[in-house]
Amino acid sequence: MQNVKKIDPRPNISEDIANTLRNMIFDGYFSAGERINEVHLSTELGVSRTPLREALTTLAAEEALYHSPRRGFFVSELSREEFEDIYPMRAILDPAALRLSGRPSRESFSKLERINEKMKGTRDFKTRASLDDEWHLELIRDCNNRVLIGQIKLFMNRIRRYGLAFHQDRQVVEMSTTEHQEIIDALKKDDLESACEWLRRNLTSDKTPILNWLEGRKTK
Amino acid sequence: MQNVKKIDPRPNISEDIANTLRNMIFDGYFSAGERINEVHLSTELGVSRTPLREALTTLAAEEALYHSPRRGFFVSELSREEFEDIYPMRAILDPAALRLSGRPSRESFSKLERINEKMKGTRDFKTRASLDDEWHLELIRDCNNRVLIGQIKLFMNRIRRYGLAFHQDRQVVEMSTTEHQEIIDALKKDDLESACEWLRRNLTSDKTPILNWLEGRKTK
DNA sequence: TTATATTTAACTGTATACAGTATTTAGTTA
DNA sequence: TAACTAAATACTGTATACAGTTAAATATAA
Repeated sequence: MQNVKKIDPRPNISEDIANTLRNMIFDGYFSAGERINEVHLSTELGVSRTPLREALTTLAAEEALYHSPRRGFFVSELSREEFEDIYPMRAILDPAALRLSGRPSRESFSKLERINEKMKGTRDFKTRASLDDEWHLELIRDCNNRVLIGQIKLFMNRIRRYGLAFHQDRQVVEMSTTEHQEIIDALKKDDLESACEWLRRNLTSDKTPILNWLEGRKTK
Repeated sequence: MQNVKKIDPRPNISEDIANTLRNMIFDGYFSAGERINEVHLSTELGVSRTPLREALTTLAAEEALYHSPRRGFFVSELSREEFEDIYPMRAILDPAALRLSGRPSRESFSKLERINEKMKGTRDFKTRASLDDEWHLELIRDCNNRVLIGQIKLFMNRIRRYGLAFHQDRQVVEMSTTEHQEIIDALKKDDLESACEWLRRNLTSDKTPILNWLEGRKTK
């Protein structure tokens, strides 16, 4: 038998703080473009600058922050340019994952319908958005490519910031629960390709309103 | 006019070191699974541990390294599992980028053929591999989605480690210059879809030999 | 000798100090 | 007042110190 080292799951401060910061950013705790003061933030979080900086470095690698030498870390701006780049990514990645997953299991089907029902009855944007994420991850549960799933999760986060900022200004728009149902129906008929097509459509439907909002937001 | 801050392009040690390390890893300077000794490496590179650790954190976010709390940083192993996950990514991403690019310009066409010719005459694996990367980036030059291009570059690097390790053991295998030509020909006929199909095929053709090699390498 | 316990050394994780660089504030001139 | 300059302050980048943990070496028992 191979001598597999037991790995210690205890995280360390750097990684803890990275998770904390990630949530703070995606939940809109910082405003876009904001400069991060390392001294203030470190005392606020009760840690020294070293692990904080390592966390900031991690977040910069994920492009949630950017780094300007000798000026520090900044929260990434929400821009039309970035949005137009990251938004189509899921329409590329998710259908590929669905193709690898194939038809969901019986349990997955009922779970998908349960989540979709819950979405219909939810008005709060944040919970609605996480239900949407949950639904999409359930849809591709059988995809065994962990890297692909990881990428999808990454772009879920990056795109959420836009949805959040948008829905703070505007009213909640009807999120595509009917499209979800179309995907489920197609899969039940074993029609993977039209399921992929509906999925692609579902992942592009939000684009226009947010794009318009980004355009009309030159007031800043 | 908006007050656009001139950005200072001078990098800092952390970022310098990150680039250095990235090249060291992708070029096979470290062996897979190797543990990184921060003290030794920092003196070797002539910097203190702090910027080195920030660089290591960056590389860990890119999954070139992994981090085990209180044990340190390790060079990621080459595993069949990871290979099977990352290898298909380019077959997903590249055709999507080609669809966004559309038909290449006249200059691109000649550049593509020039690079491909050069590839045919090159026996050294490393230069051949970078010519291949160059060719593929030229193919999708008109894709205006920078994020998508960035992802492709990321996976180029991650996959290269496998190709390199493989070609150190085995003989150089004929790289798919004929497939490249098929792609060019299809595009000249304005047949984007079959170009995408050839591209997908090109990006899956190397898989089997490397996979076999990974399988048969249980000697370790 | 092999296996287990104990001590020692090495290494990582975090805090802190310090130097050099931006940024802000106050002061000066038109 | 507005524009410009100079001094003061704040902040980042890097080095270093130290504590706690892991890994290695040595000693002890089977």
